[in-house]
Amino acid sequence: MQYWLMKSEPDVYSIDDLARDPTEIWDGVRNYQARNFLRTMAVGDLAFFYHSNTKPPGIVGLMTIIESDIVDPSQFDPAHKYYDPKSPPDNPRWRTVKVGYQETFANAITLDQLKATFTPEELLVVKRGNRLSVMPVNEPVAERILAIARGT
DNA sequence: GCCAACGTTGGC
DNA sequence: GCCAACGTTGGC
Repeated sequence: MQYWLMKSEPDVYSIDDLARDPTEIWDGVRNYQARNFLRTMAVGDLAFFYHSNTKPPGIVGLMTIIESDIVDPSQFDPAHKYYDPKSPPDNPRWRTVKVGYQETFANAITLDQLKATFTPEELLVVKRGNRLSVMPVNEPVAERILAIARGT
């Protein structure tokens, strides 16, 4: 079982949206490094939901991976913001996962708190200039995040 | 294959 | 709104 961190701008898609409608295809990732991480996700993995481009940014909850390695349907929809006309239909460029809602943390952990707690080597999201929207989180770090989030 | 120009992310 | 970081594009 692997832990992950996945970013979303809450104005676009938030943990509340996922809580309301508790499964969702995580579409719109158009970065190869992030896609490669998505492709290695397995059913049962856990992912921290990170709110980006908001005040304050931070980790707000937890999701589970409920379906792995699925074709991102938005790449073939010309009306969609993430339409990719260069993606070959017989060999889709963009694959993703379906996530399921797990919990909204009693204590959201802001980026400031994360920076005060972890080094950039421990947790990539605190590294300055980091733009990756999907990244792995190692287990000891994930357990510390969970303890803070749950106040235990 | 190089690299300048450009676009996007995302914290501040 | 600014801008640092950095990925992508396209001319050569």
